[in-house]
Amino acid sequence: MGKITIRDVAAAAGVSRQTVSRVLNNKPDVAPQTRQRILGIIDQLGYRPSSIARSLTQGRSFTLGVVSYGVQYFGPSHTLVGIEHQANELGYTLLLGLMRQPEMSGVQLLHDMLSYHVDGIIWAVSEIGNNRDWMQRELCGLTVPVVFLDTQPCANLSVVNVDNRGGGYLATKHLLDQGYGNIGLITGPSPWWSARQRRLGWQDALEEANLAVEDSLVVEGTWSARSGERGLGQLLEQHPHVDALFACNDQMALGALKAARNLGRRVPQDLAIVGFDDVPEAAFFCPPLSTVRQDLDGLGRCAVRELDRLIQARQQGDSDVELQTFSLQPELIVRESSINPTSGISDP
Amino acid sequence: MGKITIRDVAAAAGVSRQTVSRVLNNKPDVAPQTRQRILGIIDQLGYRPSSIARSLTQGRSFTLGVVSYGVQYFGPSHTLVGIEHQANELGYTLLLGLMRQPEMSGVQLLHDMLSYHVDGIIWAVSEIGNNRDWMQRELCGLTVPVVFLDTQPCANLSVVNVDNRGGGYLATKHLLDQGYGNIGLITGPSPWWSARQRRLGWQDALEEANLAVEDSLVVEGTWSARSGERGLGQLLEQHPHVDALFACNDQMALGALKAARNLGRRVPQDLAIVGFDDVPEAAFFCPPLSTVRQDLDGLGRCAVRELDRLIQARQQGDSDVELQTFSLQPELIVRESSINPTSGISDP
DNA sequence: GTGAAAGCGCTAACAC
DNA sequence: GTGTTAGCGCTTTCAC
Repeated sequence: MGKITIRDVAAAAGVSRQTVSRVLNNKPDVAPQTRQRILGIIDQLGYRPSSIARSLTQGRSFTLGVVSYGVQYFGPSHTLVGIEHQANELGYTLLLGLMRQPEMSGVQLLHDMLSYHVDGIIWAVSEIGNNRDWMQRELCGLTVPVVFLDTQPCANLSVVNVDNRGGGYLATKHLLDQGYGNIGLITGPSPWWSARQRRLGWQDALEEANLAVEDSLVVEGTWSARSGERGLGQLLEQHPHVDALFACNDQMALGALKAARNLGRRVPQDLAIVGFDDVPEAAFFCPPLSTVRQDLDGLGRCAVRELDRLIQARQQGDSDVELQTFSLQPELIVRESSINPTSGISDP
Repeated sequence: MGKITIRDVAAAAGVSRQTVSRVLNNKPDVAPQTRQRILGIIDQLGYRPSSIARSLTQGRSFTLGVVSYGVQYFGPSHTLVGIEHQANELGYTLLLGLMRQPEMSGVQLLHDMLSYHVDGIIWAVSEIGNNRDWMQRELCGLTVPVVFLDTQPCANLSVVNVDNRGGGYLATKHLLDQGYGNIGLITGPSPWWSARQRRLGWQDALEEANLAVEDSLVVEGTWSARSGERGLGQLLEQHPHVDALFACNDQMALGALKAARNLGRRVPQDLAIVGFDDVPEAAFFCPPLSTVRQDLDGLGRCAVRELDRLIQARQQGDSDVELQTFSLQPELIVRESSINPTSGISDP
């Protein structure tokens, strides 16, 4: 059973393919009754126009390429959902490519998407080490716009981020406000740009409070709960007076909660903890975890809207649109793990 | 800057487009030196063949449509990664569509994918209520094969599942083996086929042990931690003698852990708990959670391989290939939350 | 209002 | 070995 094409419809209606095409695209210059008749036949035959044939003639596919990494984890998966929904609302379909090694070059994946004539690309792979260097070379030769997620802003790039530094500041400032004075840090892996930003936020808050920013207050984790568990042990060895902890994601915070239990440190009495992400489980940790929530759905949606803007512009011939950088503000979520029972200070 | 096409390459090489095409597709009948020259020019021009033009002529796009729901959650996201990786290894690119309402009809999404000439479709939306009924009608008219995930097996469907019933049995049997005698159940929402299967597994184990299967032992949750928390409270009211719990996912188990703490029931001394999924956090719960692990990556990969098999078959003209059903065996992971300290029985 | 011709980028089939 | 022709399913341009 071969597919039904526009020819079949035209033949059945006794008109030319053009006329059918006009009906499909809601163009004028078709007699109302002809239009009705054709619509009837389309429905009856179950005809569906071929998007790829269209792409070929129109020079546009209504398709967006999304390259991502770590979709099995909280951040990337939620971002992907935001991207998909916004894309759909704007009439795009998604081509998805996942990297296995986020530190490797994505030229292959990039060209894969381009060969399918995507109208634009969302690069949703976190900036890690130099994993974006190769892009600089590729970018200039590209015929489609690209929007980057979770990347260091750059003059000639469209970038959409959560303000990680601001988030780190929020978490740390909150701990200071609660009366804690020795605030340790378990960071993400230092090659990750977002991890370094969160650390800078922690530093900002300490400096603002005129506290020393010592290396002994810092341990580097891998984002995993296990690394958070080990991290706290190491941190307390390095710096026994630590009375509060900012863990750069909720998983590491969870690991730290476990380590604290094993080490006999009560949370929050002996050790306050704040995480980052606000995974749904965080409210059920023991004790419930204070954390920093990011609007990941909004992040994805924002990226798609920006990309659509760039696509529209090119469509209109505006060869040089201004590329923009967006920074979404995260939000502090206060739960038991960081409320100082002895300070008598209630959070503002 | 218009895209470089096969014409440009042909012109630059002083040959016909056909010859370039032969080189691109590694076909014989090209003089070695001609081939080299063309390859050089391709490289120099940065030419990339258009996959969509190819799709049009070859009647095949090397594209797979994936329709999913809940990609922000553990199961679907891990499955998606398995799908993507296996697809890539077999030379396919993915078109992704996400449903917002898993209970609604997906005809729109389905036809969207078809309009892009996907070679096959993976339907990765859990079976909920009658959300697959409309598919029965659509299926017969389809020109491409479809593989279903997490669906009740059916004679004329290709289906890939985790053995949820077997998993429920594993969890419950383990609790019985540990010497617990009143095993409560917090199920997922009953419209979900997988939730009903897990419940049947629980029932199987009780019946095998000649225990009564009472309704008062069951509470229906929503998969969320909150529902697990409330669920345990309700369960203990209904049936105060409950000394063990099978929660049908880890989130609900987490909620139950919290409720147990609040109600003064020690886990596992007063109440043993087993979850389902083995989310990475489970090992760090308080206490570490016993659970049932499913090979979600394998699930996705299996679906793609099956789909590829069906596509190959159609390509070869085998109009009626046998559709298969796959069932992956889950694995019990024993941690502290279910080890009976008083029974003296060690798990086999 | 409608149709005929040309072409999007590529490959299948056949010619030379 | 290589080129020519035709066509994938659709839209554009221009003629009627």
